[in-house]
Amino acid sequence: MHTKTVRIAQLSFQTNNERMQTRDEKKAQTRKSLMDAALALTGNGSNFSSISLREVAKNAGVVPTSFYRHFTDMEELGLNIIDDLGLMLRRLMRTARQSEGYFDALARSSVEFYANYVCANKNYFFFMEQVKTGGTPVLRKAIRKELKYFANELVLDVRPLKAFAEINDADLDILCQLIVDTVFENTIDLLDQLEENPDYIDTYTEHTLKKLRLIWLGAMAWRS
Amino acid sequence: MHTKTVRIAQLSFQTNNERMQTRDEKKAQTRKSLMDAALALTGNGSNFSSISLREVAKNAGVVPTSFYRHFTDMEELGLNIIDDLGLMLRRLMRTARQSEGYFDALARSSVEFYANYVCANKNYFFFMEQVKTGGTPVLRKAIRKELKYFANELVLDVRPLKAFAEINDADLDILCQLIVDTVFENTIDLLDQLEENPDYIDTYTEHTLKKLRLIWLGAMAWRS
DNA sequence: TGTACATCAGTGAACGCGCGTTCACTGATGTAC
DNA sequence: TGTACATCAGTGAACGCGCGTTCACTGATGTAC
Repeated sequence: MHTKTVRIAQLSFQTNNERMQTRDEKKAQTRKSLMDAALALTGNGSNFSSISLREVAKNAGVVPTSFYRHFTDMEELGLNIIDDLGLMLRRLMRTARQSEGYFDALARSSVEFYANYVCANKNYFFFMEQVKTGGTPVLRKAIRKELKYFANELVLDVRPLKAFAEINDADLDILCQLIVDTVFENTIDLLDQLEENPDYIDTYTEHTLKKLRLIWLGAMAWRS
Repeated sequence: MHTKTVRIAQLSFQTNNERMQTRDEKKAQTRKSLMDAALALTGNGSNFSSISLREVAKNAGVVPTSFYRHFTDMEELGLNIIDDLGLMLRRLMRTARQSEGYFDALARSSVEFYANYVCANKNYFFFMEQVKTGGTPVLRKAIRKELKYFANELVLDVRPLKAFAEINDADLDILCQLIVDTVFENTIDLLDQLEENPDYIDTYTEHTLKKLRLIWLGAMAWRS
């Protein structure tokens, strides 16, 4: 009865952004709350593999049994976070691709963009770093599949460049894997250091750029 | 009474390798059992941060309360494992240093040696990979300190080489960090893949060598 | 060497707690007529 | 449009279990004389 009143009120004031939701929308929202709660706990220093279903439910503002309406267990929730992460990374890459310029300008703008993106989505990247080597085998494999996808896209971008004419396909794969690994490798440092020293983002950017430049120079000298 | 009999028996047959132990030796042995139990659980697919003190004690063949005679909690046990790991890595490096030859021969023998060492000490490296990004902040920091030490030693080895004459000290630090990261980065892949495909050690070695060669070529072209 | 006492690694019972999971339920939302 | 029924996201009580930690203890090892 009370809810019905609210509904009518909100329909008449459509500017109100807490507008009526369908059952499906509400469900999707709870699901998101659960995933966000898990990410928040992970980003707050807990380890994903030792977070309890009950903690997640509590932080999502929902009773523990509700969890099962959305996921069979924490691993499935983790896999869904990884799916989201994959989408984010693809969007990230698409944006970076629109940049233009030679190596230095291109690399700098990409790394800066990445570093800012990491800072804006800390929890996701804490989760990723943690699960990449510390999750269950299933989760580890899922994360690495995403990174592999990332590396493969990079291959496509980089294959046509004259600088890499002397590198065969297999070696180019390895090169791109090295580049992706190098960028992701120190992300956990960035996240850790940032807590106490906000300027670390610049150090991270400069160090990463030097590493990429080094790899780039190596690639130009490479003969498969 | 029974124990005393055993003692006399063992003193008379000194070839028996279960010879009498002092209280301190016994304590040290239990301590090692606890650390080994934690490592075994970690290497067996569990996450260090979700292993319970009781599990560790059980696997060490000791009552849970005994744990406290050796460590205040699991984090302290973890720090002690990291200390051991540090010793191992230093010993590993000392051996690798005795090798001779130019880049290709030197790098190959070092990487092969490392890969074999990893296979022979799987549990330690599973632990390291897991804790490096997934442990508590204290444990993460401890692991990274060890890797930093490793990189610093590498700087000392590499500084005198003519190939690096054009690289300043700060850049050489970054270079060595990149090398160390690259070698450790894919160790978790090696460990994971090895379970089902024992030949993966060769793939790992070849890929890592190509990456190092790439970095090497880059370093030779580098001008600080 | 033998005795009497101190030390302390390991024991086992007990505690309160949060865990994952089950179950029958409620009541708002959705659907058919 | 209004009514009657179906669906199903979220509830709340209950369960048995393993957890970390406390405590008083045991008895072999170590030490002083």
